[in-house]
Parts: sequence; structure tokens; C-alpha cells
Amino acid sequence: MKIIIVDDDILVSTSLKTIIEANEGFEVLAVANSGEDAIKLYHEHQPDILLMDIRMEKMNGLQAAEEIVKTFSHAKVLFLTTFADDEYIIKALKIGAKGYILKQHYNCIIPALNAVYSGQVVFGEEIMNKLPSVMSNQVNKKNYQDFGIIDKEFQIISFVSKGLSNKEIAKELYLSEGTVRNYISIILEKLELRDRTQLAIFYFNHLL
Amino acid sequence: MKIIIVDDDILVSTSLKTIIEANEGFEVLAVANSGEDAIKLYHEHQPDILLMDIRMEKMNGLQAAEEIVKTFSHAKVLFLTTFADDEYIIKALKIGAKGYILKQHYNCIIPALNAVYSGQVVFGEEIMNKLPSVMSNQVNKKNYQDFGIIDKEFQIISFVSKGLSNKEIAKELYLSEGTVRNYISIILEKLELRDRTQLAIFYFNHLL
DNA sequence: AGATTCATATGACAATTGTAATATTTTCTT
DNA sequence: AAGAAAATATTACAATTGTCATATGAATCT
Repeated sequence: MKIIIVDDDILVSTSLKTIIEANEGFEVLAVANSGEDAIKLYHEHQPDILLMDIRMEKMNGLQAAEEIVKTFSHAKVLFLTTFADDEYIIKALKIGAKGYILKQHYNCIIPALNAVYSGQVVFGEEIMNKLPSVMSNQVNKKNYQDFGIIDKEFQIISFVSKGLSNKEIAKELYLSEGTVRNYISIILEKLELRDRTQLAIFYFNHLL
Repeated sequence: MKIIIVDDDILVSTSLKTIIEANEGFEVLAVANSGEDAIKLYHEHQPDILLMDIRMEKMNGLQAAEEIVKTFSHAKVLFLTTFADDEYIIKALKIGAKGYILKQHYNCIIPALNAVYSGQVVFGEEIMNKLPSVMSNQVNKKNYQDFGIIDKEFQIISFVSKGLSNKEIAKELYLSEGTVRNYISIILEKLELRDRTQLAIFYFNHLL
């Protein structure tokens, strides 16, 4: 199994290399210490698995992975990181990462690599536990900004998506009911929707 | 690593046993051929991992797992099944299964067992690909049945939750608009909601 | 100061929605 | 076939919603 390790902390990447190469059948083709490096080395070596940290200076692991997957759609990226950060998890899932595990469980690395190599997708247990809440709570504001939704509008959207009526939203935001209506009217137009129900649905579909 | 295998097809379970025991460090403590059996054997042996089929006569794997997890909350259940059935996946996730992989990839079993043993959660790639759609489309009907929602009503709920107007739903279901309105009125009362937007929200919150 | 933009508001209107009471039709039961 | 239960429909009404055109006041710019 040919692996490339990416981590901007040389201490980490070398000890990873040691751990991995202590096992039969594992070969570390290269060690990168930045996202850019990772991309370059991936093109050169085309490893079976890319074992990558997320938080790195300049280009982070997620960006690098995204770039790589664009070219090599079958690339297997296993993220190895310190924090189970919601945003990272979401992004990793979106990119189609084959795994997301925490560094602290170093004894998990070999089994995870094996599992990924054999075509599975692996999550650390902490990550798995977070998945449901991540999926249902995290809102990606960027989706809205893309449609030209401004902050106030977004606020209103989130009230609509909690099931409040115009009157209730107005009270909540110290606006007149008419103003709220106007806002919603504009939001609907921007999002090309017809009514508040579709708006709430849109909201829920853009979770994650 | 101590394992119990559960499959009502003896051919499958014995060949699994052979495959697993061919590897160093794996021990198959027992083989069950039904859900009830699995529960009994789990209590007796308390294995590290329960490798279980889902579809079985009488008590299926999911029910058995649920029962077992109730008593042994740390139980590690790895489902090994033929189909990536949406409902099964959801249920497995809910129970807190540590993995869900497909039988056809028999070479994945050992890596998966290792990964689960080391505390990770493993999904076959097909399963992983299905996750997003499963999460956002599959509804657990039981939640609705609890509220006394009948099939027709449920149908309407799902249309509302797609953003259709009463008129559109009526056309879709070959009913009059008034009838649809009546249905919704009753649904709202049953669910103690106020309007279709809250209904859609309810729907999305009861996904999974 | 004058012009412009922005946030908020108003009023009038039509469409949609939710409710309730009652009717009609279909299906099931025996 | 008669009666009960269900599914579907109708009507009328009130409330909410979405749209639009326009107004007001405050903040910003030059």
C-alpha cells in the first residue's frame, strides 16, 4: 500500500512515517509539508492513499484534497487531524474523503488505512457521534451569500425556518409586520421560491 | 479479537468463520443463526465485535442489535449485509452500529473488523455514497404513526414538504383542492402545528 | 446643503391558506 | 340490499401570505 503523508509539523509526519513503515506492506512514498506540496507529490507518485492533516499554513488539507480529487476522482484521502471541527467534517464529506480520524488515536491509523485501502470509509467514533448534529444544525451561510442574501434577510430566513409567522418575526425583530413581509418577498425572489414553506425547505436542504 | 457471527444462512456463516479464523489474532467465539440466538450468545460470551447479517427470519439483525445495545451500551456491532437498503442504513445509524458493509466485498471484512476493533466506524463506499440522500429523503414513518398519521395523510405531508401548493397536491393526488385542505387541517391538528411551513419543518426534523 | 442610498413602513390588493360545518360518494360489513 | 364507515367534496369565512407601489426618516456621500 503506497502512501503519501501530508503534515506541516515535521515531527508528526516523521513519526507517522515510522509508525506506518513498521508494518508489513506499507510504503511511504513521500512526505509533504503543505497543501501545494501534496498536490505536486500526488501527481508525481499517485499513491493509494493520501494521509493528510487539515490545518496547515497557506493551503489547507481540504483545499488540497479538493484540487486533487478534481483531477484524480478515485483518489483516496484519509484526513488525520486533531480537532473534530464541524466545518471540517462537513467539508471533508463534501469532497468525498474516505476517512476522518483523530490524531490522538494513533493506534487507529493502521486499521483505518487498511479499511480505506479495501474500499471502505472510516470515521473516528467521535466524528461519527457528531455527524447527526452536524448534518442538522450547521448552516452554510455561503450558500446564501451566493444568492445575494444579506445578514438581515438571513436572520429572517432562519425565523421562517423555525416556523414563525410574519407577526411573530416582526415582534422578534422589532419591525412592522409589513416590513417582514417585504423582506420575505425579496428573499423569495432572490432565491426563486414561491412561498415561505419552500423557503423553509430550501433552508433545510442547504444544511450541510 | 473475539467475534460472534450471526447469519441465518449457515453456508455464509461458516465461510465467514473460515475467512476470519484464517487471520492471526481472530477468534470466532460462536455462530448464531437468528436474532434471538445472537442475544443469548452475546450475553454468554460478550465478544469484542458482533458481525451480523440484517435480514433474517423472525427477529432481524437490527432488532437484535437494538436489544443488545440496550444492555451493553459499548457493544460493537458490524452489519454485514447484501443490500444497501435505505431503511436499514438509517436504523443501523440510530442504533449506533459501528459499521455497515456489503457482503459482496468479502475482502473488506478483515480490515473493517480491525478498524471497528480499534474504535472507528466503517462504512462501505456504496453506503457512504447513499448517506446524504438517505439523510435527506428517507423519513421514518414510525414517528408519524405515533401521532396517528395515516398513509394518505403521510403522502400529503411529503408533498407539502416538497413545497407544493394545495392545488398542486390536489392535481398530483387526483383530489379536489378542498379535500387537500381538509387533510392538511387534520394533519396540523394531529401534529399540533399551525401551518404548512411548520409541517415541512416538522418533516425535516424527523428525518432520521 | 443637496443628492443618494438604505432601512423601515404603509396601504391596498389578490391569492393562498386554515377552519368548520355539512354534503356526497364510495367502500365495507353483515 | 340496508346500514355504517371511509373517503372525498363543497361552501363559506377569516386569517395569513405575497406583491407592489409608494412614503418616510435616517445615514452617507460629495
